[in-house]
Amino acid sequence: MGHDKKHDHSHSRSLDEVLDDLKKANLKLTASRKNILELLVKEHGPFSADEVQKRISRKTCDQATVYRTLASLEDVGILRRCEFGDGTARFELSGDSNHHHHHLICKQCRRVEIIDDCELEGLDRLAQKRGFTDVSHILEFFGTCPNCKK
Amino acid sequence: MGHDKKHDHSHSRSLDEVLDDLKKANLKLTASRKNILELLVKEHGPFSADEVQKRISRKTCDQATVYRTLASLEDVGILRRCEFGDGTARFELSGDSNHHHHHLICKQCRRVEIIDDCELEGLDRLAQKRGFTDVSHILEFFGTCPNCKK
DNA sequence: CTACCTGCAAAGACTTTGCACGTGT
DNA sequence: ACACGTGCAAAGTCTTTGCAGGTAG
Repeated sequence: MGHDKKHDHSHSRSLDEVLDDLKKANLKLTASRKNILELLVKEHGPFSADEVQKRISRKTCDQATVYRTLASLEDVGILRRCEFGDGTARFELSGDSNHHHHHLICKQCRRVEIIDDCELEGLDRLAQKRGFTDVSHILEFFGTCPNCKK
Repeated sequence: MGHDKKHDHSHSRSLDEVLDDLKKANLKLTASRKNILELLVKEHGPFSADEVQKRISRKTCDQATVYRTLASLEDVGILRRCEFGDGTARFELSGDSNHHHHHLICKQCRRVEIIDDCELEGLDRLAQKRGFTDVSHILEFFGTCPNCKK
């Protein structure tokens, strides 16, 4: 069991890898978690809780469980939370910290493109090169300030 | 009338300037709008709708009006919307497009620092220089994709 | 005077929580 | 076995909307 996977797309994380992270984080391997992770390994996303639930709907999973699962997977670093400015949180696999990337979101259809070449000098130009117009961006930093670290 | 202002802090927008933008945008100068803009000229923010309402509480203004006002001021470009990843929208004066800046938010106390030197090369290092630890950032692009432009 | 604003209250979207039952290890 | 996870339903936050009365230009 577990040796039946055919191809292992080298640049994206395999399900086994991710499930291993689960174990390392002392999270139990439940059906809900597996379904959600399977989805996120297969499709990059990022997906909102609602989108996740709809896409795994066959194997029903309660809404609350989706939220709790996404939250705990984020806590242990398996998922990354994305904010696109519409008041809905979206999640994608974070795993490989070396594969840093950004998103290019269409204001109208909400389609998401991945920006792999993180040449920050270009900034908005990167988006314009892809034919996007009316380009803007959000850049926010998070951290623990000196005061709070004490 | 309108010539009674004493000092005009050169690097931040004066109230008169902003009220002029209001007029240009064909928005009526109402008490609510003036109170909110006064606040945002005086204190940089960014502030959530709730924070705005509390800070102008003497001159009571309905919650719905705060939301509607912030939205229309954003629509005409007077305000800028900030997303700090906690599910609450915050607003600040956008006005001077030349004074581009980012925010450095403490994960714990939510205090906001302004990052004026937009040297994107440094990125997280900028935050670390200020003594912040556990630093991360969000960079998202928005635009209209080629498909939707048709 | 008329289109735009506002207050009030209700509804809506997204997310969280309490509790009892179920399940992975 | 027992801590952890789940479903269900209720509640919590932030935000939007409908409508009738009010007000700026």
